[in-house]
Amino acid sequence: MDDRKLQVLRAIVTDYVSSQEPVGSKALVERHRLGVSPATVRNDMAVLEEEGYITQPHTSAGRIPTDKGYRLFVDRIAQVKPLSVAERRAIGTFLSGAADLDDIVARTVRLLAQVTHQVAIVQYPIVSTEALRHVELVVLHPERLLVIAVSSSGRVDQRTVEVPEVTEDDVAEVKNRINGAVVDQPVREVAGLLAPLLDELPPHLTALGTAVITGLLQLVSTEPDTRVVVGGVTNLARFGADFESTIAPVLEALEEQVVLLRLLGEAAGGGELTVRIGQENPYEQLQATSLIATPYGSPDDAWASLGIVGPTRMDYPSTMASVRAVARYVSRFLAQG
Amino acid sequence: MDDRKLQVLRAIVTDYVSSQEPVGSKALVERHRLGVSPATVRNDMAVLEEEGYITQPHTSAGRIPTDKGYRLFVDRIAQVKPLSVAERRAIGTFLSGAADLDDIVARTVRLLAQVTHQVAIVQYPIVSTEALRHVELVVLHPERLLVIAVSSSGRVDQRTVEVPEVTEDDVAEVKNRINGAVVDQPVREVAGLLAPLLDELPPHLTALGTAVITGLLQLVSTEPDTRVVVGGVTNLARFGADFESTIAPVLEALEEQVVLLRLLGEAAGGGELTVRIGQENPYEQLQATSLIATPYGSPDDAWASLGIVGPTRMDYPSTMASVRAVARYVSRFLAQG
DNA sequence: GTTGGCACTCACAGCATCGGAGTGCCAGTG
DNA sequence: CACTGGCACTCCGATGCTGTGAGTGCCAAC
Repeated sequence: MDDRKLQVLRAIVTDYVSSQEPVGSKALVERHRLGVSPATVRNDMAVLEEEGYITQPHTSAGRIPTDKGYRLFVDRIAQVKPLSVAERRAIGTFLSGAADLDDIVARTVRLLAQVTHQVAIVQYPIVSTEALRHVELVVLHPERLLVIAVSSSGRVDQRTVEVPEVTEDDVAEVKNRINGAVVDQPVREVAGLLAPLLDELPPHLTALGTAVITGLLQLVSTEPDTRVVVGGVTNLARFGADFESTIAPVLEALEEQVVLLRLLGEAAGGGELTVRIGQENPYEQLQATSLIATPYGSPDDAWASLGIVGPTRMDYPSTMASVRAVARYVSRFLAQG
Repeated sequence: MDDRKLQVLRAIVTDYVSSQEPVGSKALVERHRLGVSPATVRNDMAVLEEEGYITQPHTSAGRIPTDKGYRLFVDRIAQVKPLSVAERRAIGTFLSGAADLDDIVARTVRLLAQVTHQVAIVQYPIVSTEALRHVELVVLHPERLLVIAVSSSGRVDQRTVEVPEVTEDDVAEVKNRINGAVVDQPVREVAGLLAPLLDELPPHLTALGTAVITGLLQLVSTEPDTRVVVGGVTNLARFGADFESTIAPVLEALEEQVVLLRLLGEAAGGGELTVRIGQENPYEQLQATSLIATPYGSPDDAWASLGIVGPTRMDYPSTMASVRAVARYVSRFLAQG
């Protein structure tokens, strides 16, 4: 690929992103000091179009980048744009003072949306090295028990289970047996440790024990945190296009936790900042959008993914820089606390 | 107010709501068997317009209702439209199988959005008769403690506190003292019960006890549940109008938990189903929308508000019926336990 | 390979036209 | 006195036409 053609493509992308209008050869030469005449640029454009990187909305209009064009732009051309001082400061102060995990996640979403001016998506961190710190049983009604699992990261999960009528003593004993077996054991091994426990229970406790342990298993075996938080939906306004066909499906997708999770998971699975442009996206509803996602945290501690969704025509260099910066900052913050 | 004029207003509202287009005298007579001629209707319309109930977008166009017109319609004319069988069935089965409170709320939002085809807002129930069932302390790090409060409704609140380095025994003792004092006491009285406890602590426990009790107090004194859940944002598509000026501000408002809470609170404060039409709404961003809100649950148990936000031009009778039906159903479900 | 020139295309804005839905008013009627 | 039919009037919105200009593709020349 000719070096100048890359320059041309880059110029087209940046101009189109900032103006939202097809860009022609003349305007391009004027704004970018390419050192060649419009006619030459036209020839390059013809080639770029033939190869599928750009297209014209209609004959005798300027060119706009295709998804493939953006892809090449992102892969080969975009130099990282450093963040502005204001952005750095915003990121640097946004999390200080965050109390618990909920708070951190909530703040991160706001921060990300604010810095990128896009829709922000943040997944709750998964703590892989988590150990079970304590199991508590609380009697709510005579026949209903609350099972609470506290993990070393401070996370608390709860769940009610129906049980046969029981005495406080029975409950206390079951609780002690369970705690004795699993306290300070890694969460992922808890299942294996609980199974043998069932067999050791004295007869009068089997019913209760089975119910509690089943509940506890569900508590620890459900994928740790399959929650995502979305923010900055207002930024969809930047789409500009008509609501019905463009924005409605996106809103729909944003309400589907499952979709978002898979999206983040697939995109950030590689362990690196990833960009999914337009039709590269596996979900129909999001094929007019691009996704920038990245993992954050550290794999041997707390980690998950975060990212943004925006129109294909977005400022990739600076948005990518912002997403990366936020991810790094949150990672550092998590490591400290 | 003339009886026939009310009929005319009612006809205008219903026709406009279903067609989204200004309605003229002729079409009105044809569709509604008023038993009078278009000319007569025109006279009535002129009066209605003078009194501010309807208006014309431009000379020589049909009439559309004003906010004041909708108000009168809602207050005096709308007969409750019974729900369809399908709707009844949807409502009747939607909650069965809900596990915990989170689940109930999440399902209710979806149900409400689906039945009304509007944006649904549900506030978490506030349990006023709640008693503190159990307090648990879990050591996370040597200098960090997790305080967990379990209430009789099954709600679990947690919070970390920083403490001087402590022994397991100290923690256990503090825990026992606290539990001894507050277990099964109404949440609202816990603050009073904890204060004297502080003075009775032996010297070596004061530092720890103070930290824990302070944390616990914050846990139980923060307004019980100031959370709201929003769903069905896709239904904003029904607005039809241009995005920038109409929908963007609404989306913004929907992201502000505080705004939503006040909105629901103010509207449903009267204890009845309440309708806020267009400019009756205290929030600028929502003045192109109407709000239908109602309390649910029962005041001496768990209660809160829920409602929907939609375009001013909505089908008030059936939407009101749906909101009321969902509220009643959720109330019943909560009462059962 | 690059350039200037030139004919060609086509969206878009502006303008005029026209039909029709809807109104307000008025005189007539039971 | 309330209602009605008739009529002139208004004005939005659809339709069609035109001119303009940005932009292209191609070609011959450097």
